Amino acid sequence: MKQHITGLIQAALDTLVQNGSLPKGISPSIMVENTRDKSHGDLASNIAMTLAKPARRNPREIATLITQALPASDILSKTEIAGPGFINFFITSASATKVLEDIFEQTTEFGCSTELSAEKIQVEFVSANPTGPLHVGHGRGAAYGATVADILAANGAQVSREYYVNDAGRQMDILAVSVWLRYLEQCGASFVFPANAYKGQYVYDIAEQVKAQYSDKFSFSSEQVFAELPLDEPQGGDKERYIDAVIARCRQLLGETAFQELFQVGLTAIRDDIRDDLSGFGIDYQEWFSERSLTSTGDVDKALNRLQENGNLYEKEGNIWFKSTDFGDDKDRVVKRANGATTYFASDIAYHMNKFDRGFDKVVNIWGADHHGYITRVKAAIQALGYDPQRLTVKLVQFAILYRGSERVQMSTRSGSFVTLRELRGEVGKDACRFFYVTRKADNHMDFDLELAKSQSKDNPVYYIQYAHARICSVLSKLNDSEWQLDLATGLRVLGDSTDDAEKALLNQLARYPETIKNAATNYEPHLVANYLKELASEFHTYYNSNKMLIEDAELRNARITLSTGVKQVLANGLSLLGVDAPQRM
RNA sequence: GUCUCAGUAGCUCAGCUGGAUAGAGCAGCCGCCUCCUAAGCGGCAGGUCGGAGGUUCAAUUCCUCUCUGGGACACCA
Repeated sequence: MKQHITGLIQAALDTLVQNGSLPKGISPSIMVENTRDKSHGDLASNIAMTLAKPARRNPREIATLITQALPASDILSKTEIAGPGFINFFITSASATKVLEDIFEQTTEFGCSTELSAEKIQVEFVSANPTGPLHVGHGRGAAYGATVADILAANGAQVSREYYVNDAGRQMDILAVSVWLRYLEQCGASFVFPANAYKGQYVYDIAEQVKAQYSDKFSFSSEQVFAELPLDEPQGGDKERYIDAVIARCRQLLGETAFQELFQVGLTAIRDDIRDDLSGFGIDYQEWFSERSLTSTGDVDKALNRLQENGNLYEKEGNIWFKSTDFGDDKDRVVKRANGATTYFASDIAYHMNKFDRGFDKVVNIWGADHHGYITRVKAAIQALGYDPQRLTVKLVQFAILYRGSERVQMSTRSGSFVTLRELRGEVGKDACRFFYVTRKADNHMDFDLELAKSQSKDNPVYYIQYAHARICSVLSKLNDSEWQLDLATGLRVLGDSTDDAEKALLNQLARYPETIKNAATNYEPHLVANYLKELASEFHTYYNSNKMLIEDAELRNARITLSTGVKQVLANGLSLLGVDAPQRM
């Protein structure tokens, strides 16, 4: 529709330039937008005002010239010049129903585009350390990332969803040791649990599993385990130093092979739990990428070598540094420490090299806002490796702060005092969670009020939208039980002659769905879809309340139900993109 | 210190990517179920879009400065 009118305006401009009414060489970008106020028609263009200056003429004069030069079109009922020089376009009712034909023809595909069909895009999200179950803070990144991925796919992109498993590093060692100590307790040992170890219930569960699977294989006496260790924090020592000493002791007693075995049990248990959890949240990945694999495949070395060859590395005080300041970073970054260990950042560099080498045109990272400072250095590394940093898009997600009523819920993974995503789903339900998380822009702060999300009231927008869908289903089911049948052709014809404001508003809103999906994709803003659905539901509820559907008058009946059927389809399509169910009844 | 997000109705937030008279929900008040789901609808009331400049025919929207508040980061994974 917009494109059609843009084309008409372009044709008019060409004519006017040819006959000398407008100067040559003007090449304005033609903007056609939806009007906010329907007395201004359906669509409007500001073209005359943008031309006023280069053409050195009064905008209303230009508007008049353009409307006169506009080629004939059977979708326009009239045009008007209004305000400072807007050209308002009024669409004929008959062509407004075209959107319904599209909906019925494309059904679940309606709103999808092929805009991005040439692109292979990877979306990496959540990627929480596998040291414990996901908590509500991860939920937002999960919902956001999944929805972004689905919206990109809806626009034709070939999307791969990926979870980067941080299975290397000290945090994982701490997990392994935490499991080991709980296991020792089950073997009968008694001791004070380290301040810095993981204390959650899940650690007991994994320990039990280890005990069942390996019996006494990893068992040692408390004396062997705790002999000559530094003091833990509660005893006046340092908790970091203490836990490191416990890790070292664990490795020493078990030997590296057994330690890895134990480590793997913990990692696998938690990774599988996370996978299962996300799947229950409606999110499935194509790839679970192991950080450790980067070392074993040699990608880390390969990446560092490449930087070395490109002259981006140097040595200082025994450490190897990446000269990221050459690419706009505040300071250079260590990639390899004096003891030979590569840093987390080195893995990140290798990981991104690996991503591009896998052939993705675009890579989208959904990160927690605390990773904010990494963007510059990662982009720097990408550029140094010889890739275009523009191909990486990083979207930051602010943490959601959880409230129970007015009380803030404190969370810490280490202390085990957190609300897990699984608990949240159990309490609030998948649909409300998924919707709630994406109603606000990702980089905005969000308070997640449990009570509100749980409440089955109109405070809760997800029910409002689902209810609109359920209402339509209910009408259709009643229709199905009646002697009447839906006649779409009649419905479309009658709607084409309609002058009803609510009907026109609904048709207009339906027509806006495809561009909403497109905007949501290009800006990575799923909240646009959520807002759109709220508006559509609102307009439908208004319509429903003032127009009875199942009536004797066949013309009106078919018109109303035809329109409602279209609304139902679009509600279902939109909700599906957000990972929310569209229930038949509520 | 650096970065980042926000400031719009009493509260929570939209504002369609610069347009015409700034919108919802909640809270308050008044109405609507002999009728397909009242988890709904209509109405009333409520505003110096934090402030000051700038760009523009046009600024809540873009730029600069400033005030207030939230958050993150500072050779660590």
